[in-house]
Amino acid sequence: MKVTINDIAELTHVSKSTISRVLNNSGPVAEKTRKAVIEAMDRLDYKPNEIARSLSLRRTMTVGIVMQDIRNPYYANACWHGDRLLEEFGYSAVICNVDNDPEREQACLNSMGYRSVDGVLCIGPQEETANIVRAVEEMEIPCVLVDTDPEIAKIDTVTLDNVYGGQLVVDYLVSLGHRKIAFVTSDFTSAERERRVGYSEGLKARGIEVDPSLIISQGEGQWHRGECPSLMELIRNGNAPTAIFASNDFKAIRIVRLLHRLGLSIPDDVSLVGFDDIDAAAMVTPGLTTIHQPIDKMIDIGVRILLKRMGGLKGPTEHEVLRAWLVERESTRKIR
Amino acid sequence: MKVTINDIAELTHVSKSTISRVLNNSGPVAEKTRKAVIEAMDRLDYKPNEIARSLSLRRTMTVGIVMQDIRNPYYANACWHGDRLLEEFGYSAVICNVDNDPEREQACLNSMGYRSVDGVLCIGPQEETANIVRAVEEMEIPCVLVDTDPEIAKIDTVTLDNVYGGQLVVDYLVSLGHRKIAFVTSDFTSAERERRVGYSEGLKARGIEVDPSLIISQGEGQWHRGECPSLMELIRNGNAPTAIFASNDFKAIRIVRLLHRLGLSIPDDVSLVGFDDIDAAAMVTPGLTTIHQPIDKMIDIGVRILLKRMGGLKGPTEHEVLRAWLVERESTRKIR
DNA sequence: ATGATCAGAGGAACCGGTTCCATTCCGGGG
DNA sequence: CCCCGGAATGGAACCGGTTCCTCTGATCAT
Repeated sequence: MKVTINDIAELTHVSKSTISRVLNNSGPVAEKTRKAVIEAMDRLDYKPNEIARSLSLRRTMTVGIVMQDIRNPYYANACWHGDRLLEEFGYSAVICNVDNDPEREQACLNSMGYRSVDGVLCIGPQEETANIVRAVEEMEIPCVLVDTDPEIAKIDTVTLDNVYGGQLVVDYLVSLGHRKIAFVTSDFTSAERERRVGYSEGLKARGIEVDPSLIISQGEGQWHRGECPSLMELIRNGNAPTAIFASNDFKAIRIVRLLHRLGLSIPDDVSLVGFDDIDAAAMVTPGLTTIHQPIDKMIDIGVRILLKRMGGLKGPTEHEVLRAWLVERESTRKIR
Repeated sequence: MKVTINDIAELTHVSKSTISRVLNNSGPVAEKTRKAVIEAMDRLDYKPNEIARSLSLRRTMTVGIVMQDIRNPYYANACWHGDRLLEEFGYSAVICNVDNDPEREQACLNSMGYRSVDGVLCIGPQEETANIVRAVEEMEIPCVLVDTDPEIAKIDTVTLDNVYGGQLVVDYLVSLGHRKIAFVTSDFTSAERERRVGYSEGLKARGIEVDPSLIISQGEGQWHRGECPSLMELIRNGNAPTAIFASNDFKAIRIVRLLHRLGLSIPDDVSLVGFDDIDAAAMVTPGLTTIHQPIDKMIDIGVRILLKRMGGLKGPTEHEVLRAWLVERESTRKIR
C-alpha cells in the first residue's frame, strides 16, 4: 500500500497540518519536529500524492501542448523545446496530438478543461479562428497560440512573419537570376497561405508578373503519398521553372525525389528552396536551402507569456511577431 | 467559478450520490430523475473534475510514455502509435522525454510514481538493466519495456531480434557480391550492440573473416554534429569498403552526405544500408535500403500487454520477440 | 392484510492532501 | 505577578468526486 501523509503523522505523533508545513515550508515548525518528520518520510519512502495536492490547490502544474502532428519533425522539435522550458519552471507538459484533424483539435482543446491543466500552448492551430477563440474561452484557462493566424486578437499569439519569409525566398532567387519561379503548396495552414502572399508580392516588387500556372496547390493527402502530379505535368510539358519554392521543407524533400526521378539535377537544372529548416533539411542530399524558422525562439516567447498568465497576470493580449532568415545550402545556384 | 457536482445537486434537489450514479451509470436511477440531472448538467455546462475523480478512484487513466528523444523520428513515430492506441482504450498518454540522459531516465521513471500514472511504456531504455528493474519495482506500477535489452527477465518486454536483423543486412550485401563491408555504429544502445553481433555472425556464416578495422564505433555526440572522422580516414587511406552498414538510418543519412562530400557516389561507388526504416529513409535521395523495424507492431503489442496488466492481470512476465525485414531502395547495387 | 423484495434516493465516510482558526506554551515587559 | 504576543501545533473544514450503508415506499406473492 502507498504511504500517505497520515502514516507519517501516526509514526511521528504529529498532526497532518504540521507534516504539510514541513513538506511545503509553509508556516513555522520547530527544528526538532522537522527533523523527525523528514526522517520518518525517508524511512517510509514517502512520496506526496500529486493528485490530492492538485485537488486541494486547484493547480496541477501541468500545461497542455496541443499540436498538429508529432511525427512531423517541426512539431516534434517545437514540442521538445516547450517541454524543456516548462520543466525548468516546475511544470510538466501533457502533449496532445490532433493529427491535422479539426475535430480532434476541438475535442482536444475541450478535453484540456477536463484534464485540469493550468495552461495550454497551442502550436500551429489550423481550425477556424472563431472556433479556436470559442474553445479557448470555454476552458477558462490561459492559452497561448504559437505559429498561427495573426488575426486572432483576443488571445496571446506568437507568430512568424510568413509574408516576409516568402518575399525573402523570392528576393534571393531573383538575385540568383531566376525569373521563372514556381510555388508549390497545399494551402493547408494559414502559414502556407501567407507564404504564398509573400511569393506574389516578392515577384511584383521585383517587377515580375505572377504566372498562375506556376502556382501549384495540392492537398496534404497526396503529399503524404509522395506525389505531385501537377508539378510533374508542368515539367513534362516543357514548362519547367528554373527554381521551385516549396511552402515547407517536408514538401521540398518530396520534390527532391520527384525531380530525381525525372532526371533533373538539383541545383544544376533547377534550384529548390524550402521553408522551416527542419533537421532533415541539413541532412538531405543536396543540403536544402531554406528559410530558418526560429521555432525555438517562438516557443520560448510563447511559454514565457503563458507562465506570466498562469502566474495571474492579466493585461492586454500580447502579439509577438518574429522574422525568419534564409539559410543557404546546396540546393540553389546562380542561373547560367 | 467552475461548476461542480454540488451545484447540480442543489439545482436538481437531488443528492451528490445520485448525480454520481447518473454520471457513471452505476446503480439505479429513476428515468425522471436522470432526465432532470442531465438537463441541469447541460444547462450549467458541467464538466466533471477528473482530478477529484482520480483521487477517489485511485486511477488516473493516464499512462506515461518514456523515451529517449522525441526529436528522433523513430521515437516520435513510436510515441504517436502508442498515444493513438491508448486513446482508443480511454487512456491518455503523458510523454516523457529523457534526452538520452541516464540520470533523466531514472528521474523520469521515478516521477511517474508521483504523477500517479496507471502504467508506463518505456521505449528504448538505455540505462543499465539493473537500474531499470529497480526503478520499475519502486514505482509499483505496471511497466512494459519496448525495444530494449531482452535480458531483462523480471519485466514484460517487446524486443526486436536485432542479431537477426544484422545478419539480414550482411546476407543481402554478400548476395550482391560485396565482401568488404564496413559497420558504422556508436554502440550506444543495446540494439546497436546486437546489430553488431549480427554483422559479425553474418560474415562468419558466409565464410568472410571479420576485419576489425572495418568496424567503426564513435560516440553519439559527433554524429549529432554530422561528423565521422574515422570513416573519412578509412576512405582517404584508400581502404574504402564497397558497402557500408550503418547501425541506424540516422547515421546512414549522415553518411550519405559525408560520401557525397568525398565525391563518392551511392550506390555506384559504395552501397549503403541503414536500420529502422524511419520516414526520412524513403524521402532521402537516393532512397535508403534499410531494415524495416516494425515499431508500430512492437508498440501495439507492448500497449496490449500493458492494458492487461493495468486491468489487474498478474501471471508470468511476457517476452515478445519480433523479426525485422529488409526494404530495398536505391542505395545498394550489385558489385561490378 | 402482511411480510419479503427491491428500486430509488440520501447520508456520511473516504481518497490525500492544504489551510484557516483555535489553542497551548513560552518568554519578556510593565 | 500578570498580561501580551508570537512561535508551535492541533482540529476541522475543504477540494470534488465515489461508494457503502441505510432508509423509505411501492409492488408482489402468500
